[in-house]
Parts: sequence; C-alpha cells; structure tokens
Amino acid sequence: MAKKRVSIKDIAKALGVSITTVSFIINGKAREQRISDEVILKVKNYIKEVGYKPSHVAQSLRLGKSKIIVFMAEDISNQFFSSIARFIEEKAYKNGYKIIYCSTDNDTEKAKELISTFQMRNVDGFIITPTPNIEESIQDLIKEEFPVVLFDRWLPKVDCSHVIVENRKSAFEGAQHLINKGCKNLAFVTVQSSQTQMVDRSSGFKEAARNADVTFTEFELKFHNLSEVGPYEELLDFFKSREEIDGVFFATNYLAFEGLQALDSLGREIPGHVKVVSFDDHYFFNLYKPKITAIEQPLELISEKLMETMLSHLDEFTVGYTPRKVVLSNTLNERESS
Amino acid sequence: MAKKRVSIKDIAKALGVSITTVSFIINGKAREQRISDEVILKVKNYIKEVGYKPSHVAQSLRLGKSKIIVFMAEDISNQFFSSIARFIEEKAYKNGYKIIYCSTDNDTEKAKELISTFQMRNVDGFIITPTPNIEESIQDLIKEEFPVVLFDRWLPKVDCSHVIVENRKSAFEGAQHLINKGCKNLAFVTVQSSQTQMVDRSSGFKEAARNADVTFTEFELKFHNLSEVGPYEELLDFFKSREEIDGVFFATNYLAFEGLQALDSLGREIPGHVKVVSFDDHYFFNLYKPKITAIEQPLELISEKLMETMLSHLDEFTVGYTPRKVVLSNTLNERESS
DNA sequence: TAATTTAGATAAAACCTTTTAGCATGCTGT
DNA sequence: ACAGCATGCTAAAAGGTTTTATCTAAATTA
Repeated sequence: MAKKRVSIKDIAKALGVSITTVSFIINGKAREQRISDEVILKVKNYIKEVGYKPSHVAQSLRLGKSKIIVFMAEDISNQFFSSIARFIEEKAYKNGYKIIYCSTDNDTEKAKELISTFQMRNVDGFIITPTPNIEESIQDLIKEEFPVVLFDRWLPKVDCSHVIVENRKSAFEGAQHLINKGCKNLAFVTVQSSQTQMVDRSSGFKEAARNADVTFTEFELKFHNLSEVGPYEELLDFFKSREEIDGVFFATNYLAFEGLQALDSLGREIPGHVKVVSFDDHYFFNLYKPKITAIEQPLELISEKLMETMLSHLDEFTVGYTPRKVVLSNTLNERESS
Repeated sequence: MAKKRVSIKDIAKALGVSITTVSFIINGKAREQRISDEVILKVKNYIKEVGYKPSHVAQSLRLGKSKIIVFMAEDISNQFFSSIARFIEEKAYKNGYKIIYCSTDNDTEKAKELISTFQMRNVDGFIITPTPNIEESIQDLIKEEFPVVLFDRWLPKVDCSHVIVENRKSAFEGAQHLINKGCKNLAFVTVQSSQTQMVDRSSGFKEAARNADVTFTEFELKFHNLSEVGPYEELLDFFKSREEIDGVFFATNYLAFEGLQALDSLGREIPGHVKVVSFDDHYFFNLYKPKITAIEQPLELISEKLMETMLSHLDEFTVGYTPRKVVLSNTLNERESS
C-alpha cells in the first residue's frame, strides 16, 4: 500500500542505466550530453509510467535555491494585504516561485522572530512590510545576501529596495480636495505611528491645510491591531466635541469605516454637514451611501513592481546588492454626490 | 564579505569534535548520548558566537518532513478566505508549521496543476477548498498518504477529512426568518454551481419556502470568478422584472453586495419594501444602512478545526488515514431595524 | 585478574539531486 | 599504425542533516 516515492536512483536501477543519465534526461540535457534516443525514450516512458516527480527538497539542497519567497504582511486578513498577496501569488507562480505568508501585526518582536525563523529555511527572498524598529533584522538579511524588498513603508536608515506610493502627495491632494469643496475646519484622523507612510500622509495633509485659509486638528488614536476591535468609541468622543469640523481626512480606510459609523451616530450628514476623504480605497466606499471619496493605491502595480524588483535581485549573481526604490502614484477617486 | 552560511560540519571542524556530537547537542540529545558538559558548553558557545542556524532544507531531506502545509483557497483576496488564512497561520506557526498559499479561482485545471506542483515539494499536508471535478487529484493525494483536509465544501465521492458548516440548516433558518417577518414572495439568489455548499444552501432555503405559504424563485447567475467584475447588471434586470419580491436570500455575501446596489438603484427600500438575508456575514453588513441580516460562519472555529484535523493526521504514524468530518454551526445575526 | 559495563565520543550511511571530470569504444585522417 | 576526436555513458562528489552502529578507554563487577 504505502507506495514509496520513486527516486532517480530507483529509475536508474530499474532500467540499468546510471543516475547521471536519468538526471540529464529529466533536465532536458540529454541531447547536449549525447544520450541516445533509445535510452531517452526508455527513461521517459518509465518516468511517465511510474509517475516520477523530482524531490524539490533535494533540488533545493543541491542548488541552494528553494524557489520560495516569504511575504510578510502586517495582517494577511486585511483587504489591502490580501489583495497584494493575490497579485503577488500570480506573478510568483508564473515565475516558478511559491509564497509563504505570515503576519507581523506590526509587532517588532514577532517580526524579528519570523525573520529569524525564515533565515534558516533557505527561502530565496523576503517581501516585507517593516514594523517599527526592525532595522537591524533587515540589515542582517541584506548582509547575508538575502534579497529583500519592503513595501507600504520603508526604513530611512536602511539602504534597502522598496516599493511605496506617493503618500505625501496624495494626502496633499486629498486635503486640497476638501478645501476646494469649501471645508473650513479640517480634521486629520490617524493612528499614533512614526512609520513613513503615516508620517508622510500627515505631512501632506498639513501642508495643504497650512497653505489654505482653514483650521485643522490632528487626531491621533493610539495604535490598534488591525484585527482588534475598532476605535469607534474614541472617534465618537472626538467628533462629538468638535462640532465645527466640516472636513475629515482618514489616514486609512480602516479608520474611515469606524469614523463613518461615528459620524452617522452623531447625525452628521455626508457630504452636507461634513465631507470625507479616506486614504486607501475600498470596494465599500462605492457601496456606502453616500459614496465616499478615497485615494486608491495601485494594488496590481505595486505587486508587479514588488515581484519585478524581487526577481531582478534573484537574478543578480553578483555580490553587490543594488537597492531599487520604486514610488508609485495613487488615484483620487472623487465620489461626492454633486 | 559574502559570508558563507556555517554548517554543522564547519562547527565540528573548528572545534575538533565530530559532526555527530554537534548534531546531538543541537537537538538536545546531548544528555542522553552522554556528551560531557565541557563539550556541550564549548559547542553551544561557538554556535551562539557564529550564529549558526540549521538548514531546514537539509533537515527536510533527511527527515522527509518539510513542516510546510499548503493552503489552497478559492481566492486568498476574498475576505472569507483571507480571514481563515490568518487564523490558520497563527495555529500553524504555533505548531512549527509554515503555510504556503495559493488560489484556485475555482478552476479545476489550475487546481490540478497546483496539487501536482506541490506533490513534488515534500509539503506535509494540504488544506483545500475543492474545485468541481477535482476528485481524482484528491484521491491521488490520499493514496500517496498526504494528509488532506477539505473545507467550505466537500466531495461526496471521496472519503476525505473535511471541515464544513451547516449550510442546509442555516439556509433553512435564514429563509424562515424572512417568512417569519411576513415575506410572501421570496427569491433565492445564487450562482450556478453543483458544489455541496451551494446545493445545501439552496435546498435548505427551498425546504423552508415549500413548507410555508409563500411563492419563491431561484435566480442562478452564471459563475463569476470572485475577482471578476460583479453581476450587478444581471441582478438589476432580475429585480426589475420581479416587483413582487419582498424577501431575498443571497447565497453568498458577494452576491449580496451587488444585489444591495441593484435594489438601491431600483429604489426598493430595505426592510420596508424588501427584506434581505445573506449567507456569510461581513463587517459591512453592520456598517451598511440599514444593517443587513446575515448568517455568520464561525471563522476561527473553522480554522481551529482545520488545523486540529491536519495536526492529528500529521501525527498519525499509522498507515491508515481515518478521515474526520467536522460540521459546525453558524449564527444568524438578525439586524433588521425593528 | 578477567570479564563486563559505562562513559564519551565518532564513522558512515541515508535522504535525493546536480554536475564535473572522465572512461571506453569506434571512427577519421595521415 | 597511431594521434586525435566524437560518441555514449557513468563514477563520484557535494549539499547539510540525522541516526545507527561502533569504537576506545576507563571503571566496575565477579
């Protein structure tokens, strides 16, 4: 019953040829190694007959390549990350790579552990959303010559490839949108974070606000795991105490979802009473009544660039790792009912 | 620069001890193998010093176990699957397993290819949402003694472990809910599919409808990939021609999202004009105005049972694979504004 | 004292590939 | 008749582990 996996050795023995010969045939090097058609046919037929599949593990060991890439997201169940995961998967598989995923929860310790776990696993590369204070681990990976590509945010202190979007510029435009629509008292709702994507969004927003004839507040929620219960209560309190607010910029869609509920509870009408823009578009902004204006990140393009960068690093035989830094544009999807 | 990874052999050479000794120490078998404290200390210190990490690939080859499980979802970017992925990840990592994911798009050919690709990769097990007509491949896996656990749906023709939910019963209850609320003309919106989860939902709905004093229609959309553009237009046409419908049961949340938009466009008010129930709850049903009643699947429990079943199979040294079939209860979240 | 046990360690096989270097054999050209 | 070459194939090393069987020297037992 327990059919043992057949190996190259078994084939060789059964057919009375050498292991080498079989290997050459399997790898399409038969011709160039001048194996006779007769033998080729015999081996190929036998392989088909017994359904031989080479052991990838043995290949990995021999070749030092596993054809596995790690995708370290903040939280794979978050729509943004799972969408990217989907695209990445497609592009990876097309190139013969498989993806192992994991979620950091933006927890530095967890991320460090994960990285260290994978270092021993002969994975070929890392695609990572860096957590705070992860610089050292990333630097380590690079020193050990692992290809690394960061995304969503980057680490100013580490010279590492990354694919990010124009956070600052888009936040500026989002704020400008509110201003153009006539908002006078803006709020920027964000989470407490010193990571680049958040800092950039904040600074973009503020620049637009400062340049205009408006007042603005920044409301910084303490950090919540994406998977935790939402900060609805906090937002409710905030909006309750700020009746004058007539334009809100949410720094992430997750904040927007909670914020919209809070605004709704308070009877603030959108876009009549208060106008809203969110960073990071979502299917539901289009479904919500009223539809919500949002800044859309180019998910597929991000994924494409991620894999492109990864593959280019994987192909570099050279010792030198030359980081590539990609910055992509977003789209402001205006959705106010006119 | 190019620091070569240090192997057990390097350690042995550097310290003038044998490979075996080092291996025993690394694997905590030093005591039982009577290695002296002196040597143990020397080796452990050296390991720490050079930052040795064992090669998992070599271990896999030697032990025939990779500590990798494949998670084959229909579409990892779909909220249902990505949520499960997240839970599975947690439970897998806790037990020393890593997860490789892939998406089938419910495409049989693609699924077959993926399965065949992974068979050669020495993965330890498969968690799969089976596509139509995949029976043979699954049977193959089982014959080759791979642990397999199906979920979301199962294959009546294959004796294989699975974790599913009470589709029939919950659909019955969902329909009953509409009936209790006074609906007289029901519609069951589904996609064309002969897979168990859809068939069961349909039959549950119909049973409730037949037992009651109501009329009902089943509207079967042709299959769409989850990632494709939605069937909004089709639903619009359907509802337009059926003004009498006052209760709709959507067989998946994805259909509900599109259907809600269609109903909205037609000015049908919920729950005044028409009442709605969806299978498979979603964050947004709670956010939508009005809130939408939905049947919630126990995502974490599903994941738990999946891993539990998988781990139990992985632990079975025996030749016989004894399938375990788990069926879990759902929750009807009633959300009509009273 | 001889026989046996124990402590402390190791050699070598096995897991499955890929690939380099090389071995016969027969043929060509001179 | 012999160097040189093409043909068709193979031995063996390497990649990094784990584990079984074994080995030596010292300690214990009879």
